[in-house]
Amino acid sequence: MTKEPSGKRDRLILAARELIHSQGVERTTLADVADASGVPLGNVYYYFKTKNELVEAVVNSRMQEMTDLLDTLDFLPSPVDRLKGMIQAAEAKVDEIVESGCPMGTLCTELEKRDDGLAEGAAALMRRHIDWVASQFRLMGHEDDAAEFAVAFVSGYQGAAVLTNALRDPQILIQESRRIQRWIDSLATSAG
Amino acid sequence: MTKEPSGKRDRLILAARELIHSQGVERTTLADVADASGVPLGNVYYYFKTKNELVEAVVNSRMQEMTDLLDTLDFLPSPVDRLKGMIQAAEAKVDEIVESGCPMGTLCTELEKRDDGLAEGAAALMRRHIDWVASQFRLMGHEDDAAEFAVAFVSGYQGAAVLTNALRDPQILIQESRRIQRWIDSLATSAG
DNA sequence: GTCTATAGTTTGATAGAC
DNA sequence: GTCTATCAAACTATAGAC
Repeated sequence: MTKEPSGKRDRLILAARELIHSQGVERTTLADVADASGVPLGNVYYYFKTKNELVEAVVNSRMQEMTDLLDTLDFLPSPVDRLKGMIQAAEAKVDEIVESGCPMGTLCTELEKRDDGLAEGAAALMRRHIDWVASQFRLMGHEDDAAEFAVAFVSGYQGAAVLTNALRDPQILIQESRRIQRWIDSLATSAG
Repeated sequence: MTKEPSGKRDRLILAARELIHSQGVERTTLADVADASGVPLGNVYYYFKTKNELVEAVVNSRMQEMTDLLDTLDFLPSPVDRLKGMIQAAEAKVDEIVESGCPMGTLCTELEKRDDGLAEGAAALMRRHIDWVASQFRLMGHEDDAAEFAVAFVSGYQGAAVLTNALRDPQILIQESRRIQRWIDSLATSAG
């Protein structure tokens, strides 16, 4: 039993993920995380030396989540299916987005307003997303426009998430999701 | 001299606007605002009973800024010019957006993660923006699609702002700005 | 490894002199 | 109306028993 027999570290990260998404990094206290995960406050510091280290672990956890999603989508037969699957995955989480926005987008936005280096990890998350989308457009034959299309795709989703959250209206995400899917379809027929 | 002979209230709001945009509401302390505006900390409470009241004043100030922008754009000759002018106004503030994102968007995102009623004022700001854009699309003859187009327009800008800030890349905003302007042009030729 | 108690800061807010 | 001094609460982080 020299290393993590009880999974407390994972529980702390899981609780921090959710609390940070719903309340933001700044308003989430270590006492909140300790309570939510059933770990005494003092014990948190055995797993994470500082609050920032816990936040960093949450960013890494979001990166893992992204990796898992991309791995799943990669099983779909065509790039069109995969891009649509990406949007549909977001659409499946409307309620969460209405309540607290995109976990990745709001995390980036919040961390960018801080001095410490935490924003870079969050930016890497966004870059990873965009790069994967670009690779799908390349597979569709849009070699030259792949990078630009990828930014438009992710940007479209992020903007929809901001508005969906700000106006607390799930229809916004659904509407934009369909708009983006129609666009993907139109790019499929007019391949490069 | 019974009411505001020195403009301190305005200076406090102005300093708070900038600090909240660059650092976020949570990390901006009243001491920060007091310092930046040259007002002693204790005196801040003469003008604003609580920190939230100051934040509310900042939201109102952003609403006024939006009103001023819309009033200016309303002088342009056509709805196409006005919509393009709106995007170009954003493009003119790229540096600010690279550094800290859209003042309105990030404010909405941050306030939505709080319990107090401050998010509603920020949402009203976003709604005002969308409504004005929708009215322009209506003037272009797109009666039926105005609401949907307006959401796509504002969503496109907000998403671009999120990515521009997260990746610290001004080209993203510029590229998306042009994409949106081309779209406006295409809607002008195919009017309803 | 786990947990309680508490130290040390920061910060929102107030008291009260001028 | 203005400003200094300070309180009280919240929170990160540590000390040290078990």
